[in-house]
Amino acid sequence: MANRNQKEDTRSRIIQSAKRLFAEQGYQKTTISDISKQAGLSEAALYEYFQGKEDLLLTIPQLWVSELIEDLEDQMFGIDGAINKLRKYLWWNLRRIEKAPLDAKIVYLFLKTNANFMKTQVYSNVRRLYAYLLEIFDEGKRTGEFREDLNSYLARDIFVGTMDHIVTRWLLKGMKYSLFDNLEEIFNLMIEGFRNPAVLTQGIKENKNNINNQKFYKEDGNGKTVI
Amino acid sequence: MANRNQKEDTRSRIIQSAKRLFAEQGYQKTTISDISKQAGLSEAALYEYFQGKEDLLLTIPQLWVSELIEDLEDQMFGIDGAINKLRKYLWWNLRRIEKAPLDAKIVYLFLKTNANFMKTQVYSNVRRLYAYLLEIFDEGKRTGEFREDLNSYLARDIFVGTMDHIVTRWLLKGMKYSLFDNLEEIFNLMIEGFRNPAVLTQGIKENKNNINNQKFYKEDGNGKTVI
Amino acid sequence: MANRNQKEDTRSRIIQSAKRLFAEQGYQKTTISDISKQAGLSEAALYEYFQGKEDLLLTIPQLWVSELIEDLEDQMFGIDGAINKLRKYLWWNLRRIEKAPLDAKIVYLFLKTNANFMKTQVYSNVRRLYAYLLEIFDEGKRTGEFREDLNSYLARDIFVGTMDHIVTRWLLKGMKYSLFDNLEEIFNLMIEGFRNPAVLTQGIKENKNNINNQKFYKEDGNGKTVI
Amino acid sequence: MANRNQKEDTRSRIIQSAKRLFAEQGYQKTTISDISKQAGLSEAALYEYFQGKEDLLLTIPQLWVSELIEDLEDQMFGIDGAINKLRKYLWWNLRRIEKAPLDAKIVYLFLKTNANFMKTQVYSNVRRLYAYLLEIFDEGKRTGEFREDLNSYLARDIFVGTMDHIVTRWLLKGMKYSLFDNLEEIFNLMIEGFRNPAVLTQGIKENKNNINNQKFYKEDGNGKTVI
DNA sequence: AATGAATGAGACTTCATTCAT
DNA sequence: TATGAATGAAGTCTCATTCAT
Repeated sequence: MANRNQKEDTRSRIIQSAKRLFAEQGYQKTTISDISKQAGLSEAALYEYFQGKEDLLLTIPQLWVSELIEDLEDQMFGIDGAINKLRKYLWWNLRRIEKAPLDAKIVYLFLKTNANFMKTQVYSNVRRLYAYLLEIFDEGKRTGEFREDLNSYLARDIFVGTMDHIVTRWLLKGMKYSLFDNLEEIFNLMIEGFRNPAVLTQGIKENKNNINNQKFYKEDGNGKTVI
Repeated sequence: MANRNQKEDTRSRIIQSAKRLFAEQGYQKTTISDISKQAGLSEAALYEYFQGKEDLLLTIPQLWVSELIEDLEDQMFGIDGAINKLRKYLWWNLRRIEKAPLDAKIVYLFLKTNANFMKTQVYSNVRRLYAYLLEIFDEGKRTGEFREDLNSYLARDIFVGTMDHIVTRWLLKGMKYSLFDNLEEIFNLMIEGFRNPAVLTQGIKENKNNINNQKFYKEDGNGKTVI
Repeated sequence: MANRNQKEDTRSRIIQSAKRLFAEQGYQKTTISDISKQAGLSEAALYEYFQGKEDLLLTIPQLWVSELIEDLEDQMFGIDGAINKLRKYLWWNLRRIEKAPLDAKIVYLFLKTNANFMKTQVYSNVRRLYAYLLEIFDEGKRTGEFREDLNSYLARDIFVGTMDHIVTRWLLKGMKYSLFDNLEEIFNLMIEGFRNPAVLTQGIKENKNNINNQKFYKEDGNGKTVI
Repeated sequence: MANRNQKEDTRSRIIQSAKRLFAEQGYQKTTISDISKQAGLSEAALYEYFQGKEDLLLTIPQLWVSELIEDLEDQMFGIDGAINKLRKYLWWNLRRIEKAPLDAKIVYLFLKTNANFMKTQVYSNVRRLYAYLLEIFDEGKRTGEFREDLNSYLARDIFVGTMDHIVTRWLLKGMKYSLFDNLEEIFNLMIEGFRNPAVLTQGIKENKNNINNQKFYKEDGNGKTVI
């Protein structure tokens, strides 16, 4: 058991080191030597735990994404209404990303463009994560919160696209500002198109007199730019 | 002058070869040797034209994005109305991507995640491309097509995020289907939130009885998935 | 005592495994991992019994050569005449080799060319084995069987050289034929030069009409080749 | 042409370095790094010229043995009589070995025990070298110099075995004495058994009063020992 | 302009050996 | 005694890059 623990510990140390280095210097610039040094063991030992550099890259976010999957249901539990759920989903997702920026960086910047990513467990987990959104949209249509002719797939595309865009920009900009800047507003803007027009909404109204818009942008130019 | 032409020709051959290989095998798996062989010259000679592999990557889409910039104004010329312009922008952009998938793949998959991309000419050109959208949103607000409290930056984020999402998925899925599948519908869905509620719109109505929704998705599973 | 036996048993198992593997795959290609696996213990445990791989190689034939030394006197006991003794020596030696081909292979192919072989106990035992020949030659000179001006050292060189040559070829050829093919004839041929010309010999006569010579060689190409 | 020369030169430098190091420290203890350093180039460059360490080992004596083959006919040209030829062969062979001790060491100590040696060009060349002896023995039988019932194959075995024995011992003893010590005597001793007894020979007579025998051995203990 | 040759660096692999438990 | 874990060293290979010609 001690053995098991120790092995797990070493493995974990390697993952932590690799995560940090990949996130800091990028995948390519990070060497196996760097990682093993950082983890406090020899290169040869590292190869006892991982097949190689790419295996390491592909394995790193495994745990994180699995946790996300598990957490998702838990977090959603007890929330009523599709819009509330959608809102929760966004806030929850960004919070998790803010709390694990290294994992996020690896998933969003290095993993997604890797040719082998799609064969990964991570990939299918990410799909499950996004698939959850479809249920929300379907529910919203049933309950009348969303327009009955809403195409859930396309709504999800908009939602995911926007969310990913926000995250990716944040990562590329060095995570210097809060992911939650303007989040309320952009959420409402996105949602607006999904709402059932038959129902009187106040959604966008809340922001109607939002004289803070400009303030935000004056304080932080980041919000204005896209990659 | 013959020299000059010759040089340009060689340079162009290198770019074409690199483009094809990067797009086919990815940036990392493509070697300088591959590229120079394909271009019909020695590896050393390639270094007369480019600083190195990364320089090549960063330079390749230069021309393409410059062309986009030039073409944009031209294509927009004479189009009346913000929504019409936005629509034109989307259709135009996707068409260009469909016509130059290699360039697109390099920009969307390999370039954007490169640490040095932001120092690139391409980057600033892409920004200009996206900045154009702000003008459209501002115009829409002025003319009353869009709600007066619309935050142009956030609208642009949604628009760009969704567009990029569509493109990225298409690239990752091997460009096997048409980029224009469901485009009409997703455009209308996105736009809906931007519209001025005071104005009677017909936008979404067009799709109201769109019983084809399901057909599309049954035929092609691609539309349902996200990366 | 049980412990002692156990230890001896394990040691012996290691030796047997190493012997087989060295002989089969050669010294270099055989790994400590192979040997310990074959012997049914861990690599680390092997180091409790032997200093390392080279020590193993150097130790393996220890027992065998010691046995040879012991057996030699025993086998020679009661044999009369230098030529008879020489003959006995040759037949005895080849029989021992035929019965322990793994040991022989290790001694002849891997050990003799090892830089540290000469510091070995095995080496000094082999010398004693060969030294015995000098006594035979000296005896033959005294008794008049061999020419009085015979240089025992050189006679021994011829004898040992030829014998080793026969053995080495046999080993390299995969031990597919009998070591005793043509042995009679080659022994007589060798001896002929040592004989006292004053004494009427019949040695070579015996083979005079040996019309089987060619038969042997036609049947088995091995005899014809040298390494 | 300059290129060709340069490449040949580099290749040759690698071979020289490897030869020296293998001969000095043995095959196993010599590293690729040692060799490339000695040859004044990088490890990577070495791999441009040779597949690896074993390829190097197997290639090194190629040239030497080819030269031997070529030289053999040349040296034998004009020599009359089988015994004279045999004598020439022995003296010639040992001279060549004395002049190229590094090559000899590699062939005799490292190559012959290598599992892949037999697939080598060197191997077949060595066989040709030894095959030449058969012709000499056959000639001797025809001319009556050798006994008519002499089995050429076995005579060759004795000759080659003895010769190899002399060489191997010399190499293992550090090449400290002359290969030609006692050569005359051992040659005559070996030959004696081959001679046609019908012919009056003087061969062994020459050494009859050779009271120097003991002197040689007293001066140098090496001559007395065998491996 | 072009290139053959070389190179340094790093990935990956294997292995004999050591050591804490 | 025994072993899992680790390691240093070397072999092997690939590649981006440099340089003399």
